[in-house]
Amino acid sequence: MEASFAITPDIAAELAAELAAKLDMRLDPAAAAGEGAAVPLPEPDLHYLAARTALFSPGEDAGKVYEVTQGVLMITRLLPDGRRQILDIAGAGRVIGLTWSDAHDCAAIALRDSIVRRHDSNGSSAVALNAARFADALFGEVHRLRNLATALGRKTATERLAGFLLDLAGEDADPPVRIDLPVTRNEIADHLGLALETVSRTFSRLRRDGIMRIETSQKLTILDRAALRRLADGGPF
Amino acid sequence: MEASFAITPDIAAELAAELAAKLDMRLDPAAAAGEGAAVPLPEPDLHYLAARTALFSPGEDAGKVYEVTQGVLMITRLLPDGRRQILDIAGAGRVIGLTWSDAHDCAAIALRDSIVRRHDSNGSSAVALNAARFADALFGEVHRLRNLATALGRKTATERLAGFLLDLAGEDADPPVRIDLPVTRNEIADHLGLALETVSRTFSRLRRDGIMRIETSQKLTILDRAALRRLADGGPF
DNA sequence: CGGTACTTTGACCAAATTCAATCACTGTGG
DNA sequence: CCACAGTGATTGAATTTGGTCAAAGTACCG
Repeated sequence: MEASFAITPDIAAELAAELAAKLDMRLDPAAAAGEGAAVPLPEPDLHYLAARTALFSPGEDAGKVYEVTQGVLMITRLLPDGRRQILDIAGAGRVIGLTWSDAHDCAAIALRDSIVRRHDSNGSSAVALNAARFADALFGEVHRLRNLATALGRKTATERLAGFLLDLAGEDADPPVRIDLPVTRNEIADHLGLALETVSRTFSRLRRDGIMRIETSQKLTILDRAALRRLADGGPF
Repeated sequence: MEASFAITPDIAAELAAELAAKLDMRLDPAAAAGEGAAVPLPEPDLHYLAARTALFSPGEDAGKVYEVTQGVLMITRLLPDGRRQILDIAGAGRVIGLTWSDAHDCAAIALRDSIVRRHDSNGSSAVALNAARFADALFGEVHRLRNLATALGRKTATERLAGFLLDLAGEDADPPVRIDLPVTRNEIADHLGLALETVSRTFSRLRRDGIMRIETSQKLTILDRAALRRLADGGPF
């Protein structure tokens, strides 16, 4: 998609300056205080995360952006009394850690052993990454959160789970589609705003109805995608 | 916030090009097909919206960005069977209409007579606006949607309503704080993922408990903000 | 006034949660 | 190799929160 811009070079420069300032502030407040001169360009460094360890936690300085290279992370909010909302499940290719304020308002926790590529503010790679993916990552975030909020606010347990499974399956080949769940029943529950028992029961019904096969609790197969789609869209159970 | 950038001019230019392309695509697909030359700079035009009329609807071309100048709009998702999730309520100063794909995935509907400033893609004002507010608007959107999803997924009816009212009240002066609701009970319900009767009942209890005064159904006063805060945070009813 | 749209309240109902066992799978140590 | 924790999943029963249905009540507007 090579568009010719209806934006003058002057305006583009101005835009660049403002956005660069913004990105810079976002990415490394410290650097913003430094000189305006060019700096060395450290390569982005890879971080290895063991399953169930945190990449960042709420309150921590939101200075870095991460690109998931391998594995899966979840983005969670924790209420003071322990209730948890899993806001996102981010697999390879996803960019996470973008936050408005100076401090994270969420935790990012590896669901499996994972590798993330950390992009510091003062490397060219950060700029390249951000120019290429900054907007996409944010727009994607908004889009997914809108879907999630709609599901949480207005869909039944069955619709939520069916939709979740279809999302995981992607638009892949026809059934049978194999899914390797990166999450426990408890985590699905905390993502879909349900009790884990409800999730379990719903899985059981999907199995009884011949819509899914459940090899182990994490290894699933969609046998009847059309039926699952119907359930996700509010069809009768 | 005049930051000196740790980004070379070269990189900034590259960043500018990529982001300009992105913004341009986003803002006016038509213009993207035109020449790269400078274009006249039309001032942003104001649009007057009567209450209950739509600014844009799902599926429509997402070519423009709007800044709310006066009034209030709601951003809604509609499910095929009529269920509705109100994702956002945007008052003066807010920027809306930013969307990922080419088409809107939401509707924007005026709750009151409103005025929005439309920013076309090919005006300098659009660039200025976007450079200045683009990121903020998106980050704000993400932040609010995370809060909403957490509320919808993990909070009780009372917590949701109390939180909603506190949001509307802002961090203003001490009680009594007056609130002029821009929404009906039905709309509050569709925002908080509840039945309208549940909203009404919850209001009634807040009134009985001396936490709020309800002059008319839209004119409210918070009498005991601390108590409301406690309820919003999951305290006992 | 009379009508329409919105709100409140009550009685009942149902989806989902909670409580409580039981089961299945895994890894560990005897 | 098997017993036995330990963790997570499933299932059942009782409960609850919030939803649905129905009937007034109230405000607003021509």
